[in-house]
Amino acid sequence: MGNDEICLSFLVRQAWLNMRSVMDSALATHDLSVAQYATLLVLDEQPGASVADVARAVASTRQSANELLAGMERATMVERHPHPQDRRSQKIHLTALGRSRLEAARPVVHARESELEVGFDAGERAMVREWLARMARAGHD
Amino acid sequence: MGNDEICLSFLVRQAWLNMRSVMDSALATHDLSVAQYATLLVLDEQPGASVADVARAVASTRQSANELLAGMERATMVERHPHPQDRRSQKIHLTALGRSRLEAARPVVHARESELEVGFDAGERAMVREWLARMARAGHD
DNA sequence: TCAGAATCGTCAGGAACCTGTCAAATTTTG
DNA sequence: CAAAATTTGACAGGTTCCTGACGATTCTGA
Repeated sequence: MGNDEICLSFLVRQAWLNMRSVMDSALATHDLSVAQYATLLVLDEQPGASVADVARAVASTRQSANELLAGMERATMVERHPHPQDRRSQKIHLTALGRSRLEAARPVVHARESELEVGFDAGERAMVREWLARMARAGHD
Repeated sequence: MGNDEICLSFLVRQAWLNMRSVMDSALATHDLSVAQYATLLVLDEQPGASVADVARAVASTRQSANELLAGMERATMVERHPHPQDRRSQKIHLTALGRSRLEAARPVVHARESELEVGFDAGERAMVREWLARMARAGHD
């Protein structure tokens, strides 16, 4: 599959794979995986989220999210507390360490992402995001 | 991660995941996986490609490609021949069955993809593809 | 109010991907 | 031309994701 569009979806996939690779490189010096970074972002935005909340937010499964969170808990990036109203569930929070690691990595990731878009103006960028948002949710009856 | 852009890369990921899901549904009635469909496309475009060629084209590894091709060979969608000039390598071709399955599935996938983009004009679509192509290759020094 | 449906975190097992490695073959380099 | 470097398909082992299932809990609607 060269540059000719054989299938739009695979063009998006290749964009994602490359962006993931770029991000992986950016996060390497911070000793964070892409999945860990995503999880830190989610917990920053949704403090006290449950495992299931995290899984949904990162478009994954509860099982995968749980395993990832277990590792991050061991690394003291996150902490879990019993949920005060729901005995099946937990509230998960960033630790101070988790937060500082996120704040260290975030500008680096953003800078790398910005570099990728050099040459596209604000209108084009906005339009692309609109398109991506559509792609992210369309097609389900 | 809601609709607010916390991280561009994850927006692209979600677009891909959803498009993959849509494609999966479209291919279900054809009893083809997304990876198989991608491989059929590659072999249609590059008849006689090697395992390594296929792997590169679908942005995967030789090992994964080889396993996938093995399954497709067993299902008589593809056939492998020794390479006439390179004794390490094979030339892989679509069988008539593989071709007919691809031709049956292709319009359905394209139709579904087109539906996703309803409301975006030709200029916007071209611009998005330019952006995606950039994202697919930028960032490597 | 209560029964059935849905959801929770977790366990178990498996699929689909990966990296490392190998011997042989081919290509590149000086 | 020979040595070094790279590439090939395949084996081995591992990682990361998945689905199915469970008992407990919560939600829903009649």
